[in-house]
Order: sequence, then C-alpha cells, then structure tokens
Amino acid sequence: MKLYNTYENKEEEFIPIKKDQVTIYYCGPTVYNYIHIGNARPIIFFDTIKKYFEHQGYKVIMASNFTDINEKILAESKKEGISEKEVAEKYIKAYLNDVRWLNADDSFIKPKVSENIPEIISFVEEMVKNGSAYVSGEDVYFKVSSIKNYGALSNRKTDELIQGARVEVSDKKESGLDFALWKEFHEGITYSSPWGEGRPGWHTECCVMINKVFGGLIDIHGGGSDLIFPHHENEIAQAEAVYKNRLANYWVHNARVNFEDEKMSKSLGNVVWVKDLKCDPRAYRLLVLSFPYRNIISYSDVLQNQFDKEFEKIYKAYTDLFLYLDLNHALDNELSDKVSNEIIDRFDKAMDDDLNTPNAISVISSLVKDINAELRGKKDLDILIQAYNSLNIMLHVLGLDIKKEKMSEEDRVLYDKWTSARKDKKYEEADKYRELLSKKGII
RNA sequence: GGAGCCAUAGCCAAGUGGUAAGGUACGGGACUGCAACUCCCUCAUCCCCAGUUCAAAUCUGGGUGGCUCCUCCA
Repeated sequence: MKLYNTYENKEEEFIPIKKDQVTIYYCGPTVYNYIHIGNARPIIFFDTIKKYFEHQGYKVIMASNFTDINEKILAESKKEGISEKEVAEKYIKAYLNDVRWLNADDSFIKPKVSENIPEIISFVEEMVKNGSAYVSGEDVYFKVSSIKNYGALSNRKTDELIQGARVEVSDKKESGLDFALWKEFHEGITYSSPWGEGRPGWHTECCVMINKVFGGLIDIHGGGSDLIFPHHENEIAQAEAVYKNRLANYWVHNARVNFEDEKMSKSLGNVVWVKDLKCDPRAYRLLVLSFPYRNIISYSDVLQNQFDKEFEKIYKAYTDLFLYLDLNHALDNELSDKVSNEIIDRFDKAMDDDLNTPNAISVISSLVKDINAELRGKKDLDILIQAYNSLNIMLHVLGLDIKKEKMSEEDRVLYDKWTSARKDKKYEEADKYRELLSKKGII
C-alpha cells in the first residue's frame, strides 16, 4: 500500500513497525464548541483508514485526543456560565455523538490533557534539563535553535520564518520561533508546577499522550493539514529533543473543507455544523470520500444534493438485492459468504493507491449497475450473492454500511398480498400494500 | 511580504507521456397499471502562451485565475 508521507513529501510504501499491527494517532478537537463539517473530515478519513487496514487483516490501535484544558474553554465557560470541566464534558459528549452519527467507530483511545498533567510536567522538565527548553519568568519555552531539522515537516527554513512579520513577538522568548511548553496562568483550572501556577502549552500534549498510549514511535500520525505548522512541526521538535525520534513514521494530513470556495469561519457566518446536517450521514461520508483526501472540498448544498442522490442509488440497489436474496432464502445457508475476488481486488487496488477513495467508489458504482441489470435480467443467484457480500465489504470499509432485516413471516404475507393484488389488477389495494412495505424499508 | 496546493463537460471529479473513468443534471429511447426505480444511447480534447517528444490533460518555462498555510482554525 502506498501512502503519502508529508514528512518526505512523497508517496511511500507503507511498512508497519509490527508486522500485523498498525498504530494511528490523530489530533482531536479542543472541546469548546460543536464541530463543523470540516472537523468531520479527519474523523471520516481516519475511520476509513482504520477500517481499510482491518480489512487487510491488520490489528489497528487508534487514539485521538481531547484538548480539554485551553483558554477558549475558559472563555466559553464564562459565556455559558458553567465550569470549564462542564464545558469540556458537554462538547466531548457532543463530539462523540457526531462521531457515531457519522458511522465512525468510536472505540479509539481518548486521552485528555487534564488526565496527563504529571506526565506533561515531567516531559517539560526533561527538556529543561537537556537544554532544549529554557525557563523565562514562570513560563517555559522550547528552544527551536536546539533542534537541527526544525522545519523538516512543513518545509520551512528557520531564517525565513524569523523574517516573516507574523511570528508572535514576546519579551519572554529568546527567539520568535520558540513556543510555550508551560505558561503562567492564574485563572480557572490551573496546575502547580516547578515553575509556578500555570497550564501546559498546546504542542506538548500530543507527544506525551502518544508516548503514554503507544510507548514510543507509532506508524501514522494524522490530522488536518492546517496542523502541519506549527503544531506538528513543534511536536516533532519536542519528540526529537526527548525521545530522539520523530513520533511517527508516516505523517498523514487531510485537506480542509471549504464552504463554497471559502474557509468556514464564524466571522464569515458560513459554518455548517455537523449536528445541523439534514442529509443521511452516509451521504455526507460519500461526498467526503469522493474526493482524494488531500484535495480541498468546496462544500455546497448543490454538491450535497448530488451525493444524496448517489447514495440513494446505492441504497436502492442494495434494498432490491437484499429483498431478492431474502425472498429466495439465499441469506440462510452457510455458503452465502462468497465474494467476488475480482471486484474486491479492484477496490483494494484503488485503496492501496494512497487511499484513492474516488476510484474505490467507482468500483461500487459499477457493481451497483451490474446488480441492477442482473436483478432485471438473468437473476443468477450465485452472482447476486457474491455481489451482495462484496458490496457489504466495500460499504463497510468506507463506513457506508447499509443494514437490512430479513423479512418476518408477516412481512412475507404482506409482500405476497402486494404481488397478488397487482397480478389481479387490484391497484388501489396494491398501492396500500406497497406503501406499507416501503415504510418498513422492505422495498 | 514568504511558502505551498489547485485549474479536466452545466455541476462534482478520476487520470501523472500513448490519444479523456465514474457520479450528478439535461436530451433521446426501452421497461411500466400509475409513480418511483432501472437499463441503453447522446453530451469535453483537458485555463492561456511557448517549449521538449514520434506522441502531453499528463514533462519544462512563462502567464492568468482560485484556494490554503505562515495567527493555539482539524
């Protein structure tokens, strides 16, 4: 499998550290608000990677953090009149609801900053001790000049960065590039440290949590592409200073989601919240996965509408196929797990090409067409069973699972009534049955 | 100001040297008790200019346009 590694700026053959296992960490949310459809992209993408690796037979261990100590959370707690902890808990819950709504596996490991403070403090102490960090007043800063390869991930040169007028200026820092590891803080939730009362800096938590959860170098570190600099660059700097590694062998970043060619932002008022999406979540997943993960998506209602229809088409074919197999009791016997290797191979080939989900979806589309033709043509049960099982596998990897219940005896009676009413040209009666069957999701 | 990405039909998009996947919309046809669904057909020479090559959407150079990062926004 080929995977684009941001660190190397090229596609590479993916080779896991342990033969049968893949370890993945991707940066999760700061929990001070609901998530928008752009925040949903890494959830969908890394869920899909996970499911694809599992499909390939790997055991996958995945973690994603919650930043639950942060000034934005403090601001939100003042605004909502509840404690910081309550704010964090509220939006963690909302986040996980959205994760499940998006049909993503929610079983990943979920470390929180607030539960890793002692580890973070000793990590910072380690850096002060080995000279990669310095204490300034009651703050601690990372000394970027202590690291040789700073800028390797984001392709930036330190002298260019210093020249950039937009680097934060501070009297406390030796250099504009240095970033805070620990900051003096006296409001809301604070922690006591060797340097005084304060809070950890943002970039430190991921290093510490990765090390705690996985115990060293991991296979894949992911996140949105806007995290490449400075966040991931700074993570690597710290990891090199303390662990003497770059945290992950593969750095994988998904592109953002814009709304009609513009970045979504509160100030522009064009944010689309996941909780407000009206479509089937799988239709949104289909939309996201119809783009290469490294391409920016320009979301719009027109676009969503197109994918609503595309998903509906898949859903309809699935429903027809399921019904036919159910009516013929083809789902009952033990031999009904045969798949079409030819189809799965095409799907895998697309996915092996740096998760080329657009091409993987086109495999589904062509199978859907074949299913529809077969159901109205020869109705070869063997072919249909293979198609059904193959479709299930592909839909599951992409998180587009469609679940259908086998018909009960009553349902079968109803179905028979419908067909015989039609045969007898009792159309008014037939239409009533049709509506009932449709409501039950059988047809 | 510095850096990067992108530009393919009405819309979305795959393709990375050998002559344009797929989806969606539109038009035509078939099927149908009606509706829906479905199937078939039709629909582009790939932003502009120059170059490399037997051959370029695909490589090189120069434009133009759009987006993003450099601001704890995933």
